[in-house]
Amino acid sequence: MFEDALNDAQRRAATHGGGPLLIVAGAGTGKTTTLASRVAWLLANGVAPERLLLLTFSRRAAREMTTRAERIAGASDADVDASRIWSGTFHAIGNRLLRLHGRALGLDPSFTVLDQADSADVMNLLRDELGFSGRERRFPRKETLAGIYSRTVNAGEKLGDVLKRHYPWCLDEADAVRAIFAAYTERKRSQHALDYDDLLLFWKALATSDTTRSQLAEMFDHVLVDEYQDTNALQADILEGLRPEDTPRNLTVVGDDAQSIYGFRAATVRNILEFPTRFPGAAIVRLEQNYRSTPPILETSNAVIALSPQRHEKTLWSARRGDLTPTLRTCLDEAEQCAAVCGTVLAHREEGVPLKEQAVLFRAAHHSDHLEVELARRNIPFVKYGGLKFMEAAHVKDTLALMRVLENPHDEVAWFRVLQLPESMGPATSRRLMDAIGVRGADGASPLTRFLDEPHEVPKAALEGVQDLRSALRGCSDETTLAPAAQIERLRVFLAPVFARRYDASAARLRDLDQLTALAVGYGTRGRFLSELTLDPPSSTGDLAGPPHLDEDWLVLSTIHSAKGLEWDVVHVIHAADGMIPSDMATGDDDQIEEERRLLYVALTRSRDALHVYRPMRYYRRPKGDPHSYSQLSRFLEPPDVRSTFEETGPAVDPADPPVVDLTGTVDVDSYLAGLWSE
DNA sequence: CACGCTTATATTTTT
DNA sequence: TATAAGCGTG
Repeated sequence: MFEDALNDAQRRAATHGGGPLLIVAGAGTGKTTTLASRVAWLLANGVAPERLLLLTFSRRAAREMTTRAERIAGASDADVDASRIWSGTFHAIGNRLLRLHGRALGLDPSFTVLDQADSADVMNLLRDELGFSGRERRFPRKETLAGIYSRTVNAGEKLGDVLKRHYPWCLDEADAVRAIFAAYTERKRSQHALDYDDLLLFWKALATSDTTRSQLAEMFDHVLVDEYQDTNALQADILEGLRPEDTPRNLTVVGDDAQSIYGFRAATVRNILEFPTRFPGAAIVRLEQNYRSTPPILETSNAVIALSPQRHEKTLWSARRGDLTPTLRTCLDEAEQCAAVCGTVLAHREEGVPLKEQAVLFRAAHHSDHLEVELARRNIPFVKYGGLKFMEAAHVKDTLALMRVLENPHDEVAWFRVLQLPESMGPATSRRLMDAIGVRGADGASPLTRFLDEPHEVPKAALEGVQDLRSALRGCSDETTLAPAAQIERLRVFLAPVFARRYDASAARLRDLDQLTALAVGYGTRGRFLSELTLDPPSSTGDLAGPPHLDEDWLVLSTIHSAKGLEWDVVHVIHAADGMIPSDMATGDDDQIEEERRLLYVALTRSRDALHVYRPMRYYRRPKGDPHSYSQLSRFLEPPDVRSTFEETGPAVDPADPPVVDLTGTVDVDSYLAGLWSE
């Protein structure tokens, strides 16, 4: 039986009968195994897969969990189909449920899902309309507006407080921001669009409204939630609403308060702390044996988290063998850090650790910029997770906007973009045309039909281009059964000349359409493709490269956030300097700083056998004007109790040496960079 | 009114 | 490095 492979605590968790269950699982304590075993155990005990709801933090985690559950269950029972489990992120599941049952709340089932960039675009439209653009004072950029909005809604805080705490430089515009937000909500509704937060808000409405709640509660026998420390109050409400009060709440949550790193998204550890009160009768299981890391690595990680003033009532211990002391390497500057990482990576590979079992972790996506250049120069293959800009590229947005207009003819942002594709069509003409076809009108005729079938005034110069746009859209709207990938192929004919006219490197951009087509393969409907793409965009350069060859090996680069839940034999943490970890942007108050500490803890605990931490002493191009500045070691590593767990190495060169060598080094990097842009 | 050119200016993490 | 705002031209 598969239970035999588990330790006592894990087995208790996996075979817990009914009722609420809280699993407090420290880093590396076999959380995934336990949860997957629980799923397998439930299936083996007769729970139908389609009556299981498994909420994970990312699509990747969902996939891994179901695969493992299937493998575990398959070993004891040949006849399970884990793919029928409802699994995915809160947002993805919300999306699915709302397409099925949203009508009860007055939602059009073909609603558009707005990602953060889309909602920024809506803000932008409103800012223009309400006349806040181009005044003497500088107005917050659209991304900032979207950021403020998301933070306010997620945290359920007053706008004024959010501004004061996180956006003090926008305080002067508080009234304008308020006006834009009010209009934003209204506009989303008339556009049949939901943003990320709406997916949760409407799901909660579905789970709590009198007319729909019982129907929803009927759907699932067991609900399991991974990474519970990173859920917010809204998500906790949803879980509570998912089960009627009078039946046992078969709810399992797994989390670790020491790894909570999504406070900026209003995640709250209170969800874990208050779980037993909110769900009375909850059983609690603690997993404290670490199977991942060697004792020295655990010693360092424990030392870092031990200094957190918040209580984390667990002491992880490891029975693993291995005695490599973590290294802390002080580098002269970033260039030397790059060299050191490359050297250490290759040294480990020489010893038999493939690149794929190694990862470089950092606080912010751009922290790996220099390293990426150096890796490319040395022909070391790598894949980067987090901070991918594929979906942000103008030409990708153009293509998706075309599909969005077809899918939801009330999508104002998409129309605004689409109508400006033909030559001589600018913002003013587009807006007039949108009014003419009634994009914002709630009445019968579809704006798409009106655009395709009715003649409309456009400037002479634009006539031909608009006609081309019409036929392109018609080509995809006539045949309702045309697969999304095939639709992109057709739109490509229209887009090729558009790209050639508007963008440079249009050949490369057209090639991106192939990537997009590849992503679309396998999706039956356009609507499904569009919403899944916004909810689960390609998160790594590898996602786009297609199926890699089996013999290929690559190093993983990842933000610490994206590394959550993953593990590698060798982990390299770079930029361990104050101002990087903790980020300069997150030192406002103690809560933020503590979250940064946990972030470092998460990074350190990703490692199985070897851990290397790097810190450049000197940063060039730091604040404006100053040629360079000196860094301090991260305040989380500075205390003697932490520092003593490392083996320290100094810079290879005496820092007192004149930096002539380094200056030529940066010149080389920059010219190399320049060579990358010019085709 | 569209478009191409110039210049100022950015604060991090993700669904 | 990308993008937004400003300005001149057609």
